[in-house]
Amino acid sequence: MDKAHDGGLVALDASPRALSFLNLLALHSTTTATMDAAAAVPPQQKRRASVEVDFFSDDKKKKARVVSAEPDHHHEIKKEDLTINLLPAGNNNNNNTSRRKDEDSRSGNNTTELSSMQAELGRMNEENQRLRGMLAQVNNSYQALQMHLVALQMQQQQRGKDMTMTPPRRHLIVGPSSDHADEPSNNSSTEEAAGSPRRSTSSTGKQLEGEQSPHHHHQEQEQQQQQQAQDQAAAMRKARVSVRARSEAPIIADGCQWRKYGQKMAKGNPCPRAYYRCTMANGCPVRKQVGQTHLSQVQRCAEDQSILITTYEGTHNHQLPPAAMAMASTTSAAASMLLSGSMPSTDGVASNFLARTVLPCSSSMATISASAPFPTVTLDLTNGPANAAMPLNAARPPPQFHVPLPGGGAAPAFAMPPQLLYNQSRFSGLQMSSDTPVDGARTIAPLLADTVSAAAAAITADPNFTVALAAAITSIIGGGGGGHGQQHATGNNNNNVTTSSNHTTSNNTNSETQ
DNA sequence: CGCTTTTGACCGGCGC
DNA sequence: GCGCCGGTCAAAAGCG
Repeated sequence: MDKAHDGGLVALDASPRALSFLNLLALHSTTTATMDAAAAVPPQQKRRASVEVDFFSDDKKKKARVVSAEPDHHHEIKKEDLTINLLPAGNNNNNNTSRRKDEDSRSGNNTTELSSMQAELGRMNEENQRLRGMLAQVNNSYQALQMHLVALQMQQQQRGKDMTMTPPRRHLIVGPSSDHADEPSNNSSTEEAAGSPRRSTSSTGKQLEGEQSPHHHHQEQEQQQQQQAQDQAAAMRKARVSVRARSEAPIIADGCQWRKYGQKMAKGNPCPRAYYRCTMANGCPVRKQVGQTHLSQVQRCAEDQSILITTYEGTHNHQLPPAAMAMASTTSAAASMLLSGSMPSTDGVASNFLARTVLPCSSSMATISASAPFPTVTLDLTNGPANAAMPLNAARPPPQFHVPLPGGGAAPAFAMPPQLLYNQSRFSGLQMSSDTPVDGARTIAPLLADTVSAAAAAITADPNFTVALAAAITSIIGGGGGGHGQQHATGNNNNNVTTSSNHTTSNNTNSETQ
């Protein structure tokens, strides 16, 4: 079904990406979502089956499953016909209760069973908390791996297209994770695998040299590896992830402990810029700046002082509390991806792909800037007319989804609907629409992995889970367009989303979460 | 008293 | 070479 219009519902066709989003929710929250399934019901009947989905009850596997349904709808519910009904964050904990009630009514109010189930639920919640932390770490590593793989693939693909335009990479970051910049990377073999003709020649020359002097060659390799590790660490530290959010507070709480070590008045900016470093562990290299960091934003800052720009730099070298996992994972992943695409040989295709892959919603939510002294990914968690006035946004075709709101106003009431804010980069001329030919099969994995991070960041940045949820859905369903999935390659847009809210007039919530 | 914040000084990169 | 500017350092001040 194309759309499921029913006032107050967030309706979408449950495409594989939408279902992936359900799993994404499972990864990053304990929330259960209630789905109203207009399952195979003719529109004229206006009937819906209420379906609850519990992300964690299936032996802790991160899969959504239907746990209950209204008795008047016993027909089979097709996944393709699901309609998601977003509930306020306060209702998150009630789903299990209603589920239990439903089961009790069927089993005859067995209080003993109820209490045992409650105890079991408590244990499961604890375990879920622990698992989420572990999953965040695993996701982080997985994303870094995917990024390197994608970078290699794009490099190979582009070299097949254009063998003469791009110079060889100075350093190709290859390693298990960008978090381990101190680990030497074994890049020589990978570069040969990348199929660079120049590199092949160079490698052959080195091979001959190595045959003549193996010991000398080994030392040279070690020196190269050390140098590469240093460069990688430096690059990792210089890559930045900037987050724009509305906040009345002077700093966005992201779960980490920060210590202010400096403050400067930026030239031409009435707002001072503050410098913080992470104090959760000795020697943690992560730092962040808080303020209006881009000249192009100064004027807007003057117009809207509530917009806070937090720029993260570096990767934590210690365990993080669950509250900090999402943001740290996101910034780390974005920085890794950015570095993978910001190498000297990065070309338009790779950059375009990078922009689309770091965040599937990148065309509307993230900005990659390479004109700044450091490569920067900017995530916009704000909204409002300021963004609507941005040139690129105006130049882009309208998004494939629309978000009507109960108030009827044109301006979205979500705290952070995806909006493109600005683009100073050399990527600005690139089309981020979905018409770029990208191998869908190879892009799905990093897409989903990074979607997790993107949505996690959004959720983290905004305490209003419902608002974050809506934005995350919007970013996922509408973000990548039809270019990421092979099943959507036919050209028809199956991911049209019509959303409305039946529960909140949530205006821009403060991003301060602590 | 210990930790955090403030703030002026210092340093390095970059452009002219 | 010089000045500007962003970023960092570290001593002093503030705070609980």
